[in-house]
Amino acid sequence: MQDSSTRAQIVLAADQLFYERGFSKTSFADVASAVGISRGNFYHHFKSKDAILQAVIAQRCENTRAMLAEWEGDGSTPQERILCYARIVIRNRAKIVQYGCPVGSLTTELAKLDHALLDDANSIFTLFRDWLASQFCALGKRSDAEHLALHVLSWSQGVATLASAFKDEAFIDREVAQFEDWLNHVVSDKQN
Amino acid sequence: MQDSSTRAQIVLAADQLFYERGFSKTSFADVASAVGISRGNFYHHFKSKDAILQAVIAQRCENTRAMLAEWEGDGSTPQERILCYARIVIRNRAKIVQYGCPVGSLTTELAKLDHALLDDANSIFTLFRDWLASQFCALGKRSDAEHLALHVLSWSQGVATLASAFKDEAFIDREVAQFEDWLNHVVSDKQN
DNA sequence: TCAGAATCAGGACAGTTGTCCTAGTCGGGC
DNA sequence: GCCCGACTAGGACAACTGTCCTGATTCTGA
Repeated sequence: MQDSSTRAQIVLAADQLFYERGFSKTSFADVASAVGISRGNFYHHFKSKDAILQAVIAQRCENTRAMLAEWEGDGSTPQERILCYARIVIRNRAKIVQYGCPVGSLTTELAKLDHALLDDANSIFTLFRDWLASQFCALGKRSDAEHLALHVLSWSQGVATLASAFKDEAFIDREVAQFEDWLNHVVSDKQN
Repeated sequence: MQDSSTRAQIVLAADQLFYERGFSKTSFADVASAVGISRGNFYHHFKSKDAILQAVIAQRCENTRAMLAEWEGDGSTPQERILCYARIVIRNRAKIVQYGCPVGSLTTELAKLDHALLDDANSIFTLFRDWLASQFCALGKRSDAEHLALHVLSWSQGVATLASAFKDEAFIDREVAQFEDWLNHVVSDKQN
């Protein structure tokens, strides 16, 4: 990995700008000036704007995988591990209120334009979904583990969208507290 | 309302395109060719792109108000009226899977850019929120009617985001069914 | 009938976009 | 010392952006 300097810097800056301004509103000039290199020089590292997006998504996948692996050790029970997911919404409160969810807002933007990389962007969702489903499986909810996982994902997306629209951090806290109750209820539900 | 022909056509076409492609990805040329008039001719009707957005938002507010008024007569109980809200998600399934929620995706886009019209766009959310809150009030949930209303809004945004990302209409149906259960539970909960 | 307003087409404008090219610098292996 | 590849700056490019202007056409009311 000898491209640690410039290439990695480009991906890092693009990642941040794609999140804060959206993909289509971020120009090469923006990324270039953020990194401190000339605009035309990009094409030595990436052959197109889509190539940068692809690299950004790949890195986000990598980070997500690492985070999930870390959570695997953090909580002693599946329930606690699921709560790790709910709590990133709190940890990233400030940014979410400003820019929404990085995963959700990107997929929404790409979905609107039938972008070829929508599936790539979705793979981050899929990582979370599968991890959550495996936790629900471990809780004995084998038959609807995937439905529960999607429900949790959906919950977080709603919270991010509303919190960002109304600039309301307290709403996030309330919803996370409610989520913990819901999870307790699901866990103690002996049916299935 | 003498601008029924051209001006209304512009607003209608812009409304649709803003939804399907996003605000910043929709150009004057796109709207112009959709309406069938020349690009430069726009400035006789709207003095800027933001002015069109403002008109689009105003019309969406108007439509929302009319829809809420209609629902007021549709259901005989507050619970049934709240279900009207949940069911537009089903009715608009196909479009939601393609383009997400028209309200949520617009506010997300505007929030990312600190756009001056974010508050205007939010007012559509506010219309729904206040209407839902009044229904929860009528159900005797006076003290947390607004929290419940925001929760319902949040729920719908999550469903739209996930359904659009995964192109999954069945997910919408499942979530709406679960929503009905949740609402039943809330209504029969005698506390408060 | 005719003046004035409303509406329109077409193009000019300055700026920005993604893309591509050329020329130059630098460092490490021969 | 020399050369080749990695890297970079700077700018050219065509296309497109939102904005604005000039004329021409159409409609309206007196």
